[in-house]
Formats: sequence, structure tokens, C-alpha cells
Amino acid sequence: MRPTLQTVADAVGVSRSTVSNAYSRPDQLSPQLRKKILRTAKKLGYAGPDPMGRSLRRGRAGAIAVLLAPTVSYAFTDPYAVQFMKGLAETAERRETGVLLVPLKDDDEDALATVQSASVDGFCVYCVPGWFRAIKAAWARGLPIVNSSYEGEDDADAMFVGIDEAAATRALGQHLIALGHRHVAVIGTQLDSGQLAGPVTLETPDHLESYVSRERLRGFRDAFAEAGVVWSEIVTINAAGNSRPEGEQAAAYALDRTPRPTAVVGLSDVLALGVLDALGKRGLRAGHDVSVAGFDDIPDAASHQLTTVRQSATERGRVAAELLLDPPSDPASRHVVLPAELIVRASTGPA
Amino acid sequence: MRPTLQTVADAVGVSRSTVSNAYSRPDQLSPQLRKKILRTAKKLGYAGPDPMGRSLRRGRAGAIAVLLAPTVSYAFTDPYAVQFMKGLAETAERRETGVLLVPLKDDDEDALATVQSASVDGFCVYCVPGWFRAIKAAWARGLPIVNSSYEGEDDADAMFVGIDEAAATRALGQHLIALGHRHVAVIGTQLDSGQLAGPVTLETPDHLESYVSRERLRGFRDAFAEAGVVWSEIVTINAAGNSRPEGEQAAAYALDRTPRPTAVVGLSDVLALGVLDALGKRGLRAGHDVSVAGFDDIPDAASHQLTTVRQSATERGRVAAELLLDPPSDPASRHVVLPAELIVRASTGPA
DNA sequence: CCGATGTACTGTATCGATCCAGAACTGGAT
DNA sequence: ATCCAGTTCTGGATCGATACAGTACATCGG
Repeated sequence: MRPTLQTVADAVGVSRSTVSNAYSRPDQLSPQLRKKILRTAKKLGYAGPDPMGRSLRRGRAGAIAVLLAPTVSYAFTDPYAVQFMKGLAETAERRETGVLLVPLKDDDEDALATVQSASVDGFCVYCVPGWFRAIKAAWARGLPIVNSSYEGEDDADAMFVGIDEAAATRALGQHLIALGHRHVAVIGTQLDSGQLAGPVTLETPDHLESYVSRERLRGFRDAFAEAGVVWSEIVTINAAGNSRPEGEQAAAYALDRTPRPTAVVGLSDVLALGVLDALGKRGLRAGHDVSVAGFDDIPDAASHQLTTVRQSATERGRVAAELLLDPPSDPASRHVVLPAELIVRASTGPA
Repeated sequence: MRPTLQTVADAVGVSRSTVSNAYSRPDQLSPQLRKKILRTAKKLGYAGPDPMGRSLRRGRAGAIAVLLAPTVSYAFTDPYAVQFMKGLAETAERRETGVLLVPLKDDDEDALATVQSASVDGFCVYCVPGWFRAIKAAWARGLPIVNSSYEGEDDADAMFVGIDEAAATRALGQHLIALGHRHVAVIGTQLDSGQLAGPVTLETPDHLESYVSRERLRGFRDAFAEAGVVWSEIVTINAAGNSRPEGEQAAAYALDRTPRPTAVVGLSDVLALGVLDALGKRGLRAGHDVSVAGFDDIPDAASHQLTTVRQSATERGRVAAELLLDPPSDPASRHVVLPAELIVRASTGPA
């Protein structure tokens, strides 16, 4: 049988509590006794207080969960997500807290069960659609939740960290307008209920399910509206997924149109890099023949001279972790809007 | 105060156990009573059995830990690691088990504390040097441990999943020999104690700390030895890290030598892709002017026509998770050697 | 009407650790 | 010797849930 505090206590001839103190509150007992306890513990093969017993008693699990949809691999594949996770994990580590990955493959019973039975002190919702039942289940746990996928319209208690998506794309739109672009295409994911790549017709972006896509498109609409370009003139193209090849595939639907748009915007840098690939294959030069812009400023963006909107993913992850680890009571500081900055590089030029 | 099983039991007028059964063993009570219980639970704001209490009682945490060094971001950055994590996470998910990331930034007290206090049912050691004290701490927990970073010479209880590294590189070496290559360079990481990029002189690969690098170099040595090329004729170059730019940087030390090696091998595909970048910048063609080969067969390898050794990272992750979730008692099946296969593509050609 | 079988539920012990009130001891001042 | 403050240690209560033995009651065949 595995040794417990009691086993060690009996062996040394002291009480359970004293052994506990030897590990967790060294100032509560004499150094000699402590040494003796640790020595016998080692001899008995006792490796220190069991985390589960401790968690139960302390009411603290020592971990935070990250809800990911639809697959874990997304979190490991998208460069922006990677940076986010990095910021989150590093902050958690500093607070001696683990990070539990909870992939929500489907919004099914299994997923609910996983959320309900995760030993964690809080949930971070990242790139999960707001309507997932698993999110409701997380709420039901009564633990702190910070949201970074969509603006929590539903619950006043929700914590949020992100950027002003619409303002960011508005700035990008204004940049393109200033360069004289009037005929533009936008490539994004989840613009359509289906997974198919290709042009989509949206009467308005206002009803899109994906928060990020919706807000970013709204920003574009507003920027171009100011310049007299109405929404219906903006070409919107759905990409099958957020990857470079899928961006390239979607870009074909923009570049092979006549007349060709003078600017193509990817709603993420990964998609925009795909657009650059498509340009390359057609012998077109970014910034001259067609302007290209992205979103996020991932590491590869700079080396490809991609104009983009910079938002710090690690910072976002860091803030998310801090909000979870001690949630401020002040409502204002529970809603963190990080700065975003337009970075102009060579991939955009005059129309 | 947060409601518990008891609260609900009192409200309904049944025993704690029955409420527990309502959640965990629905077949043990009548559907009507169950419905009534769940209804009052909801009314009281009880969200279901507390995971910590359950873990303690069941003796199962419902999570497995992945030990990562030196940073989490490595796991999220290296394509091979990403695939590994994917396989692991997917398998864990199917078994209703979470994946806890435990970054071991340094081998310090904090790291030890994290390992000691993680509520998990097992540890997976991935890309962590074997001498880390945190690994000893994990061992001390008495939980199943599966190792995928290095061959566990130390402990007979160790589980392992991986490939026969030496045999795999031997096959790659033989391929190059058959093509007539006699003058080759190998680029790898951790070939040197320092982090500096550049050529290193190793009397023999046998004493390298990094298990993977050591075994792979041994395979090369043996393959070329059979063809009469002695170890000292093989150029070994250290890359500062496992990334494409760092591979490119290291490649310069091979390509700018005179005489130029006829083949350059990257000990990972990421490094090999960097070699291809370096070739491109010099106007050299892979497979004609210089042969290039890699290791792993990451997704990008195929699109770049890279000759490589294929090993399935997801499979490796899957097996790791399965070993952890129910460790076989039979010693033979605790040591899983997965197949690796040489994939010949256009990046290698006659010398 | 008796004993056998089965269902539905209860009560208690247990998991391993931490908290806390207080006991026992220590040493120094009075 | 007495008192007191401080330190060191103890034992019981507690965290929230689950396992399991055991009870009450209904059903059923003979």
C-alpha cells in the first residue's frame, strides 16, 4: 500500500499534522524534527503530500483549463494560438499552476462530462463558438471564466480579454482607402455555415456566428462606407480553414476574378501568407500588382513584408491567465481591451 | 456556501449516496427519483459532483501530465511535437482524460514543486533531458511514466515509445551511399554543450547528452563506415535551435565550405527545410547540386520534395497515452518501438 | 404462507490532507 | 515556586465524494 501522511506519522511517532507541517509549513516545527520526518518519509517511499487530498482540502486545484475547439491540433497549429498558449502557460507557471488542455471535438455529452469533471480553478475559452453547450457547463461550475473568443454579451460576470476587432480592421481599411483601393476582397474563415471554400454573399456581416470574423468585417464595412464604397462591392471569400494552403486556395477565387481586386485582405496572417503564395504562382507582385494585408503580425509576417494589424498574442494569454488566477471584483478591470496597431509593410501599395 | 451532494440530499429528502448515484450510476435508482434529484440540484445551483472530491475517492485524477522542456512554446512550435501532442490529446480525450502541460523552464525547485503537486495519473516525458531532477521527482510519485525523449537506461520500470533511431538513420545513410555520396554534412541540435551555431568536432557521437542526436549520428557513422567513410570525414554542424532559420544558418557552414559536401542531412525536417532555404539563396538545386535529407516527414516535407525518414508522430503520441492510461504488466509491451520508413523524394539524387 | 429473488435506497467507512483550538512543553522573568 | 509568553506538537473536525454492506419492501413461485 502506498504510504500516506499517517504512515509516516506513525513511523516517526508524531501526529499527522506535524508531518503535514514538515512539508507545507516548515516554520511550524523544529528543524531537527523536520529533518527526521523527511528522512523517514524518504525511507518509506513517501513522495510528499498527495495533490488530490490537498486540492480537496484547500479548495484549489492548481490548474486552469483551456477550452479548445474543434481540435487540440488547432491550438498547436495556428501560430497566433501558439503564442497565446505560450503567454498563458508562462504566466500560469509563475503562479505554480498547470494548464489543462480540454479539446472540445464536438459539442456532445463527452465534452460536457470532461468540462464538468476537470479539476481546475478556472476556464479560459479560446476559439470556441459562443453557443457551445460546453461553455454553459463551464459557467455552471461557478468558476472564473475568461473569454477570448467572443465578446461575452450573455453574462455580465464574464471576463474578457481581446482587442477592439472592429476598430483594428477599420484602421486597416482606412490605410487601403488612403492608398486608393476601392475594389477589395476579404478572405476569412467561418464566413459561411459550410466548410466550403469560395465566394460568399453576405447581406451584412452583422449576423455572422463567428465573433471575430463578424467584428472584423464590420470594421471593413464601416471604413469603406466612409469612402463611399458600399458593402455589396466588397468581395467576401470563405476559406475552408485557417491555414496557408487554404488561404491560397481561397485567394484563387479573388485573384482569378475580372476585374481583379486591387487589394486582398486575409482576416489572419496565415491566410494572408496563403494569398502571397497565390500571387507568387501567378507571377504577381504584392504591393505592386495587388496589395495584401493580414491580421495578427505573427513572426512570419515580418519576413514576408506583410502589412498587418499587430496584436500581442502572448500578452493576451498572459492577461487571460492573470484574470483567471485572481479575478478582479471591479467590473471595469474584468474586461481588458488590449491595443492593436497597424503595421505597414511593403505588401501594400498604391492601387 | 456552495451546495454539495449533502445539500441536495437534504433538500430532496434522500441520502447523499442516492444523489451521487443520480449522477454517476443512473441505473441504481428509479428514473422518477433521479429526475426529481436533478431538478432540485439545478434549483439549488448544484453543478454536479465536485471533481476534486471524486478524484480523491476514486484514486484517479482524470488527467495525464506532459513534461516539456525548456518551454511550452517548443511543444507548440515544432511541427513534429505538435503532431505528437495531437495524438496524445486525442487518445486522452477518448478516454475522458485531460492533458496537463507542465513546462519545465528550469530544473529548479519550482519545477519540482509543480511536478510533485500535479493532480495526474501519469507522466509523459517528452523532449526533456534525462538528467532533469524533475524527472526523478516524477518517478518518486510512483505513477506510470512513459518516456519518449530518451531510452530509459536507468530504470527497468520505465515505459518507452519511440523508433529505432540508429537503424533509421542507417537506412538514410545507406541511401546516400548508394547514390554515391561520400562527402556529407549533418546538421543537428544539441551537438554541442553550448548554444552556438557552427561546426563541431566530435571524436565520436557516443557521448552526446542528447539521446536522439546521439543515436541518429551513430546510425550515420555505422552506415558510412560500411562504405569506408570514417567518422572524422563526416562534417557535423550544430544548429542553435530546431527552427527553419536556424537550420538555414547552420547550413551556411556546410555549403560555404570547400570542397562543398555533396549531401547535407538535417536531423529534423525543420532543419532540412532550412537547408533548402540556404540552397535557394545560393542558386543551388536540391537533388542536383546538393542532396538534402531530413527526418520525421512533417507535413511540409512532402510539398518540398524532401527525402526523409517517416515516423508517425501522432501514432507515437497515441501509444504514449495508451501506455499511460493502462500500463501493461508484461515488460516487453512496455517498450514500444514504432516503425520508421525511408521516404525517397526529389531532394536527393546522384552525387 | 413461506422462503427466494430482486430492486431501491440508506448509513457508515474511507480516501489523504489541512485547519484549528488547545495541550504540553520550554525558558525566562518575577 | 509561580506566572507568562512563545514555541512545538496533537487530535478531532472537515473538505466532497464514492464504495459497499446492509436494510426495507415488493414480487413471485411453490
